Amino acid sequence: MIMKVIFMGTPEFSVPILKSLISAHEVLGVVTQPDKQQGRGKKFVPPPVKVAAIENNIPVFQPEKIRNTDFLDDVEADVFVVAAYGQILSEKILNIPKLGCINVHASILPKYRGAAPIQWAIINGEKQTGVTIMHMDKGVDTGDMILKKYTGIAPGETAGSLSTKLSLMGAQAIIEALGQIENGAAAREKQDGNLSSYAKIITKEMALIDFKKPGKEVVNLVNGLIPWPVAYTFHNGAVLKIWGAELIEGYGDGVPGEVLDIVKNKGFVVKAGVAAVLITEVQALSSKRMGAPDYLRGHMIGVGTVL
RNA sequence: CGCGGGGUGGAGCAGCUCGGUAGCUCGUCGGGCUCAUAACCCGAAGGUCGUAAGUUCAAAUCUUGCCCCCGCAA
Repeated sequence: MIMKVIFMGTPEFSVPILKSLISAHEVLGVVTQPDKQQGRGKKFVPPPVKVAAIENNIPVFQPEKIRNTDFLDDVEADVFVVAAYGQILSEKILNIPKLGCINVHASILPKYRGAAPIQWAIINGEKQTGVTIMHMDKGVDTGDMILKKYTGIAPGETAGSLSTKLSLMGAQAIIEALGQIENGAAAREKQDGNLSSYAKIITKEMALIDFKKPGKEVVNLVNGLIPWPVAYTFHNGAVLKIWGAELIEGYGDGVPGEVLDIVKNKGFVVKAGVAAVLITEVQALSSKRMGAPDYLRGHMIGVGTVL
């Protein structure tokens, strides 16, 4: 049977989930963050979810502070589905839909509650992650769980690629979960608070690479911060963003940050606290991202250079 | 009018402040060396210096408009 749903979401991650709901149920309206000024020129840009909603002729609501609004009070929705909306829902709102509010979260709860579960799973070197469909309650990502879908984190997986993957998984999972709720087969598993962890929001400050850390951690940081904010270091006093790095063994001693070798057509090797890191793709100031070999041609990094 | 950086042979850069022969690393092509090589040696081709106009005896370089790219900030 078709449910009436209100969807709340904002970034690209939310879009496949919205589309999935549109094709399987009746989406009465979409709630998303207000358009924000961004980019050069400070132009107002609509969030991806808004664009998708408009394409499908679905009404869009963009309250500045959803907790101060009452436009949802009389909505005839069976359920609210939330996926990376970006605002915390008040208890009042949580109680509006008959079947409650269901959240699509990009981690296997209770691990990685919070704003940046995808990035942190990679930064921490997790081997596996997934999505959790859950009932929402007052807490942040603390509600009872309905179902989980697991996936592995392959070496070289970035936050961007993993987000896409989890988003698609979430799009399927939410339909599955709604189906279970409808026929009364949905699980309702409490979260074990003792096993929980919190994935705090990502900032640019944490993007500065510390080469004294083990190479493995450096690589995880690089991958976890793609496509934003992107890990960086300094070369000749200028920021050098690192878009690609892999762990590489077999190199000897050196100062952390020192270039140990130039690998033809691959990049350059930088000494880390443990082992070393092969930098394969970079982006200099005012420049596009490019393969490390290209960067080397014009910037003359040599063995012994210290980043 | 948010701040700033940049567009130079196929790639990545220098040259611009103090106008006057187009430079570097790599790639490409030809030849050589080598058991061999993405190594090395010799040689060659390839550029309307983003675009339009202005100043000038002379503009990659100075001035202005336009196009495109990037970072910060959000």
